[in-house]
Amino acid sequence: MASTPRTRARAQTLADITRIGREHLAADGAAALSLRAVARDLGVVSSAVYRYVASRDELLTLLVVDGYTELGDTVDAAVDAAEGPREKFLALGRTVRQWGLREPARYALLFGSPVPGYHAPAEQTTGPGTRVITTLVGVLHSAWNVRRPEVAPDLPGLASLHDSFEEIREQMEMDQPDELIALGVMVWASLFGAISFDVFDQYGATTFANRDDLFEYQLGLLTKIAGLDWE
Amino acid sequence: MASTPRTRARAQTLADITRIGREHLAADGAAALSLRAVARDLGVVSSAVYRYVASRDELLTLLVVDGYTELGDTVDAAVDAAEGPREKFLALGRTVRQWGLREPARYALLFGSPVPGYHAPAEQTTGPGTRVITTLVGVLHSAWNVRRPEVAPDLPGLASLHDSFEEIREQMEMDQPDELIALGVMVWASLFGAISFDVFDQYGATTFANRDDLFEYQLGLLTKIAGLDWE
DNA sequence: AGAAAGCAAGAGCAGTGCTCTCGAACAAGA
DNA sequence: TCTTGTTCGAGAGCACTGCTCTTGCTTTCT
Repeated sequence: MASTPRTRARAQTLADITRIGREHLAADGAAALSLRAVARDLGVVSSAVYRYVASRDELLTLLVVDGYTELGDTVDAAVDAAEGPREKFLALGRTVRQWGLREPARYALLFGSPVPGYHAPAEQTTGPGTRVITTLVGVLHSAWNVRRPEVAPDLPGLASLHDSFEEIREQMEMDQPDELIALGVMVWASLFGAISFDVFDQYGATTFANRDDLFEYQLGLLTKIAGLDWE
Repeated sequence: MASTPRTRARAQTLADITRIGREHLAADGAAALSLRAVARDLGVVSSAVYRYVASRDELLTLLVVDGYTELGDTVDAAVDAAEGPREKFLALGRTVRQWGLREPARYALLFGSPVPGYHAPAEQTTGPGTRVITTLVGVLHSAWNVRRPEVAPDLPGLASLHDSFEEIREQMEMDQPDELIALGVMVWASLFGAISFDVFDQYGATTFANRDDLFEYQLGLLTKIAGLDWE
């Protein structure tokens, strides 16, 4: 039923809109994304775009999912290609950072401050949005199966989060223990903190001559924290 | 020369504009900040505001400096009130997080994705913008004077950053060793990563029932990393 | 062939940043 | 005191935004 000429043309136009939107996003950032400009590039009047996309927010959602998916694919490919938990973790970190530096506007859309007035619909974005953390926890888990590090198990706050971890396990069909999920979330947050500071130029422009080295140092420290520094 | 009625009135109007801007920022976010709306609240036509503020970007810069200053003051007060390096560190982390949760839009302006088309002038913002990391490194340093933790000194990337650290020491008139500054930067990035995920709702809305506990766990882990867990 | 649906175009509304000109108010000098 | 120079608010205007509605053409289905 889906393949009449009409619906094929429609899908094609939608893909064009997403592509042009991605280009404008990369060039000018999320808040400057304009449906009228997209329409101009598409060679069509602005109101025509509303036949395909209900609103500017819907286009943003399209681009959010598009970004999460591409990042997830890129990270998974790099992690799969690496050997051993430690190398897989390093590959994950470096890949996320490189993607962010290559696509700062899309990175900002996914991990930066929310676009004002726009709230990503959870049912469409949480799936693609949790791919990296899922992969990360998977890497940590595989390392624990080889050798379990001594991460302080009695840190404050952990016990009362047990119910939340239980729910995460159900929802993601994982079986990792509380400490590992908590550690994964912490490493995840730290990693993205370091990458965001880098991508968003939060360090002064000239503060660090070589940010690659700074990131490698940070990755090294995170490797220790994650208990992956024994290979 | 500065205190004629004319200049006093001018300074008062500028303060009003900043105050109203802060209110709009808190209500609608940075990208939605409108000079026309500020003018309306001020009871004046839009063009009149341009007598005081050259552009929307200049107003943003005013608000950036305003935010950094308030955050810096709040953090310093909390750190001063705490006893001992470990407590001072915990106070710093908790205060930043609480400020961010209380003022999400201002937090986003300072630490989120950059506003498109707007570049903060470094000469006005780096001073107030480095107060928290400076305080943080100071806390770590005072701890080292009591008991120096064994942080891996031979992590990759550290050596080649020596020149950058040298420059930071000169610029900030500090005398901390390389490892300490590097550790401070990493802890800083991790802390803000965790807080940003929280403030920006990057964890799903329902994923963690008690985010206070999650943050306390993260703070506990950071305390370990920073070598402050011996008191 | 005729009805129904899909689609692009254009006008229009309300909002934005920003520029320009104009007239009123005010300050200090002759 | 009168004049000159500056400051300021108001208003019109330009080019842009998101979004809606109507109009008329074209394609598809019956």
